[in-house]
Amino acid sequence: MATTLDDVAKLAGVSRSAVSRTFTDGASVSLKMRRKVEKAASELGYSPNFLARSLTTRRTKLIGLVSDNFHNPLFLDVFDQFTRGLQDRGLRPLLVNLSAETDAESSAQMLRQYSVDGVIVASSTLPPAFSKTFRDAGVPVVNSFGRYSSDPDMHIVGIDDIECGRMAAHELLRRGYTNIGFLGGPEPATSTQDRFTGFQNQLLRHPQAALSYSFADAYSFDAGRKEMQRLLRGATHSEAYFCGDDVLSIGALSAIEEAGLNVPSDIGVIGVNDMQMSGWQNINLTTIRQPIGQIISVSIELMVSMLENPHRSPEARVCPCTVIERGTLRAPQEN
Amino acid sequence: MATTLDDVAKLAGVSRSAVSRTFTDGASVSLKMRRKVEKAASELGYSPNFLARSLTTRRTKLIGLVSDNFHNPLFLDVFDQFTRGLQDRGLRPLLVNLSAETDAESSAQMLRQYSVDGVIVASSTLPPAFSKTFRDAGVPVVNSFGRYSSDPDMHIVGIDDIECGRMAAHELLRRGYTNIGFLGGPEPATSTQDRFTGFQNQLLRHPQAALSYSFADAYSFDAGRKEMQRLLRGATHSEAYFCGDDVLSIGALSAIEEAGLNVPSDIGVIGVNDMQMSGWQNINLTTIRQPIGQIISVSIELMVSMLENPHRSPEARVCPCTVIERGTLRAPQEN
DNA sequence: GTATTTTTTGCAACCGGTTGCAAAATAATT
DNA sequence: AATTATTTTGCAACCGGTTGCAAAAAATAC
Repeated sequence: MATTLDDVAKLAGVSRSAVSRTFTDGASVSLKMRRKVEKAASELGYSPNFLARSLTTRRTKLIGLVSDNFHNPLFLDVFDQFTRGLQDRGLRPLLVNLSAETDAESSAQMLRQYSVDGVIVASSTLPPAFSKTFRDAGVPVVNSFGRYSSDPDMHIVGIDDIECGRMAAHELLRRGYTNIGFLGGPEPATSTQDRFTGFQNQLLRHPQAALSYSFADAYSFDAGRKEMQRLLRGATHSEAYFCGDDVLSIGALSAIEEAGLNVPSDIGVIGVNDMQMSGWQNINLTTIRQPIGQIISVSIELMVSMLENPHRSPEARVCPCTVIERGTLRAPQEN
Repeated sequence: MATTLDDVAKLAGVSRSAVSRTFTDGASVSLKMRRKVEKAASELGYSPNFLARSLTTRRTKLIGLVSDNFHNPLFLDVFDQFTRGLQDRGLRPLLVNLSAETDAESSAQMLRQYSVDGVIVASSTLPPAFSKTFRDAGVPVVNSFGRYSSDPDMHIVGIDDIECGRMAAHELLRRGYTNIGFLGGPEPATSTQDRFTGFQNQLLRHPQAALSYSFADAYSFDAGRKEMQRLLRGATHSEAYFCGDDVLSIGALSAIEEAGLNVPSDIGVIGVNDMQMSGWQNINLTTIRQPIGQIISVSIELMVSMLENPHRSPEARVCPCTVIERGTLRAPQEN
């Protein structure tokens, strides 16, 4: 069906190598030859078959883009930016959805069968063992949104969750809250734990502050709402909550509103992520921005550099968070 | 690096064909042979290279998944379901983000260079010319979320936008609204036009109803908000609006709230799509559900059938919408 | 136990490209 | 103009598989 290199060679009356060379940058072809080949090629509408090419070059330009996070609105942005960034560099994302049912091991094997040049794991919840499968198979891997480590065994790009917890605590203290709650994401997630650690540490320096904590069982609206409803039913609730992420926060806000309480005068809320809709005026959530644009561009940069030098030693890059002040915390106390 | 068929053949002391056959279903191999090969293979951790295989089988199991809609929260679900559905059938989505900057023509060529078995175009806004490129190249294509046609020139799966407009009008009339507004999506989009047509037709049957209309310039929160703000600044606004989609509706709701008006007592709103967050209790949007689960499973089904029979003649499948009653329209008038 | 049919196996060509190497063609030097 | 250096070109082998065909082996029939 499709026209091949042979067809072009025949039509142009030159060797197969000649046409191959005109389509390979950096190959030695005279101008005259190139002209001849290009004419024949365009006449036949030829363009080289990447997969056949990959067989000898050992480069497919395919990058596995693996995630298990297809429910958090933040990730639509993540996919948008990853796909654009990869495309801009001539790389092609092979998307893998690692939902609960799909077996991680077999997905990993699949990616190897497709000879991907590298794998980007975009998830804060996937076990490190998954990423290691690739590293062990000699496939470059970078774990975006992963947990920082001072001695990483693969590339990791993300935020410092401990610092993030500290920032949240600092922000709440600065505004004079003393009775403070931590409404975390799923308890086993390392991000939850680290944020809690940082949050707690910071509060401990201010003995006047009282901390209570609990965890939602997913990063979802419903989980945040349910947990906040539970808290509000209790005898006393805190003055302000640091929530595991924005979507959790929005769920919590909905419960608070429904209970007839006002934000921020009755209860304050601060989230993490700063996804698009957190800035919508009817949500207007104060939050800690995770710089996803930066995380993604650094991830891609690392990936590209590994493609050139596969044995580059692993790095952990942390990207700085910033507080985005909107309307769900009261103004700092004058004192 | 990776072990090849030759390595296995050598270790097992058999021919290359033998090991190829044990990894091809339906090939003729004796049990004894299969055992021998499998032993050697697992010893070496061998699994066949899909891309090399595709060279002779002419099947890559790669499916181009093209979209230009990386900003509508609805599409996170769309990607989730497409990737899962394709994976379940052993197909691999090669994701293409057709943002404004990227050239459609070159993306199409790229997909052909990767020898995708088929292309799914998930967009209501991409020009038909794009999809036709593939059809003309003999690549199976299905256009999901595309415009219905009684004589389609490629597979199309979507909703009947005219009917959708009618449903919205019917729903508003049923609730006794007489002064009615259409706050459409981008005017040039066919979906906008069709919905408007249906909406208008239905209203024309009820002479007591007055229709005014305008268009937002994108399917986005900001566009919906801005347009509603403009409408509210005007001398008179309608009693109820049919908005282009849910995210537009939410923007409109935010403007209404901010103007100190109440929904649904002062103004009613009905959207289209029924994305996850439309059901969140703090949004609680009455809307017309687009059955994306069904659209996607039908799309995949059609794709799979085309892979078996590439010359299957094009079909347009329409999936039924349903009204989801929540809190942004007043109750039907008793009369 | 031999003849016949059926199944299993290996050979070799092929899928659509790339690339090292040597020969041919050009260009530069004297 | 002859010699040398450089660039361009084609040949042929290779990348990692599959598959038609004929020979070999096993199963079945007589």
